[in-house]
Amino acid sequence: MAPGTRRSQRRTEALSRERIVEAAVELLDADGEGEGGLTFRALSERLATGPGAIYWHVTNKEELLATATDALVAAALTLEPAGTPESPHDRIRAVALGLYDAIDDHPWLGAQLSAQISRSPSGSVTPRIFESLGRPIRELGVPESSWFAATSALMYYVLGAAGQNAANTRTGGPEVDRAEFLDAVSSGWEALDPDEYPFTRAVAEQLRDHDDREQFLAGIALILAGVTAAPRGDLP
Amino acid sequence: MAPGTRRSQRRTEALSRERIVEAAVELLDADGEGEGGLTFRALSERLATGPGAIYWHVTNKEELLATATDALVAAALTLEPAGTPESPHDRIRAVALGLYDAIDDHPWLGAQLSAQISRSPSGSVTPRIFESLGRPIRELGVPESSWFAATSALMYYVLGAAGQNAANTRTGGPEVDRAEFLDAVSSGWEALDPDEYPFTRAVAEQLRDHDDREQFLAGIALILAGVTAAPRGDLP
DNA sequence: CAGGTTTCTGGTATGCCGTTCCAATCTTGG
DNA sequence: CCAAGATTGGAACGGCATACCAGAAACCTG
Repeated sequence: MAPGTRRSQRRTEALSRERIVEAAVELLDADGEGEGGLTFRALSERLATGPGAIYWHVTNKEELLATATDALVAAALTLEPAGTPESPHDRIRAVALGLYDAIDDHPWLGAQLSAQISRSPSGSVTPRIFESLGRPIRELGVPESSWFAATSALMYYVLGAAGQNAANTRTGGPEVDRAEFLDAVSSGWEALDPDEYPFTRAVAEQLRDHDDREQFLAGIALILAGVTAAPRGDLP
Repeated sequence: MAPGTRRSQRRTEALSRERIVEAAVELLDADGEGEGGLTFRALSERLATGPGAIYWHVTNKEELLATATDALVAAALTLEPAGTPESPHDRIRAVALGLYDAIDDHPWLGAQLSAQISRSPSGSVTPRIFESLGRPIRELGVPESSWFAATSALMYYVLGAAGQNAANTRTGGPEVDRAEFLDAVSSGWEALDPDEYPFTRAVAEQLRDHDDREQFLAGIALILAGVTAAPRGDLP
């Protein structure tokens, strides 16, 4: 034991905020039941410690979830280094897909994001997303008076769609269950009352065959078309 | 006691699924903390019974929430009797606003709706919303191949935006707190780093002055513009 | 209208949760 | 080397959803 070697950690590795958040994300990813999958007991066990030690680093569960959410969103959004020569459309698509994939990898993120954006819109998550979507919107030539409305609409769509599709994916295994799942839902729609649900029955087949990611991008394109097509303030 | 008089109720009023759901909605509305506001203990007390009696009528908390959600959504959507001579645009606006107001009155509805749509898309809630939004989309002359994509995009936006705005409203009292809340968030945005958040800072003022409902409808208009402007499948 | 069966009730018990508290242990600076 | 502070982890506490069950009420059937 050379001097200065062992001062680094008390156990296998010192407890830290980062390690706790990391373990929390793993737990949340593992169980698939969302926020309920994270318990301080399981966290204690995984980190080989007691709940008290965790509470020394983290105020409470809400803060832990907020920190985990922020970390993942930040990671998802900083994949575009802001100096790339992409078009505004491409930039928006990249940001949207970044969030989409993040929620897809961590299905609990969708609900957390929604909760957090409404609970504390001054926190770090909301401005981060808003800025990433809004900057290209501005470059698109949208008049300043519509900046807020256009960016908000985009953000709402991204969160809604990503959360929904990701939640679908989580149902089971990798690819196969997904087809079965869509098939089941589609069949359910086809079994609806023809008088009350003619439209839903009509699109049941499209539901069965659609590709989530493609559909997600189609929605983005739809909104962008609206944004650039109607630059005046109000509606016909 | 005339014969046949008392067979109707065992106590002041018989327990029933409807009465339980009604009380659950009241509890959820009252506490303002979402799903956590509903506990079987509080429900027992309010209904002057024990938890066991409630469990005889209702499988578990999840089912209770699902039933309450479905009831409110059904009520919100059946306000348009389907025989009115409105234009498709008006119909879509009416449906969207119906959901918006329902979520506004019952802020916990937003999260429940999202959760339920992804958990069981074959349930009654999803088809109801989908049908209400999709029928006017079809009448708009959208090509059949785009029905599913257009309706999905619309639904995602409505849910995202309504949930977010409603959650903002719930913060406090009727109207005054709302202005204070927006003011605080806006100030928070203005205090961001000018280098990292130029766009967000630029729209802080718009955030302060915007009207939720108007903004919500502007987003709908945006999407409808996109839907009718670009009836081909892909993007420029 | 008597007795058995089904429907419905409400209290009690269980096991997990977030959180608090605190004694014990490390680390550090003088 | 030793006090002071930082950090740990285990043992509570109160509250939650839910399971269980003894029995009351309603309803058949003769």
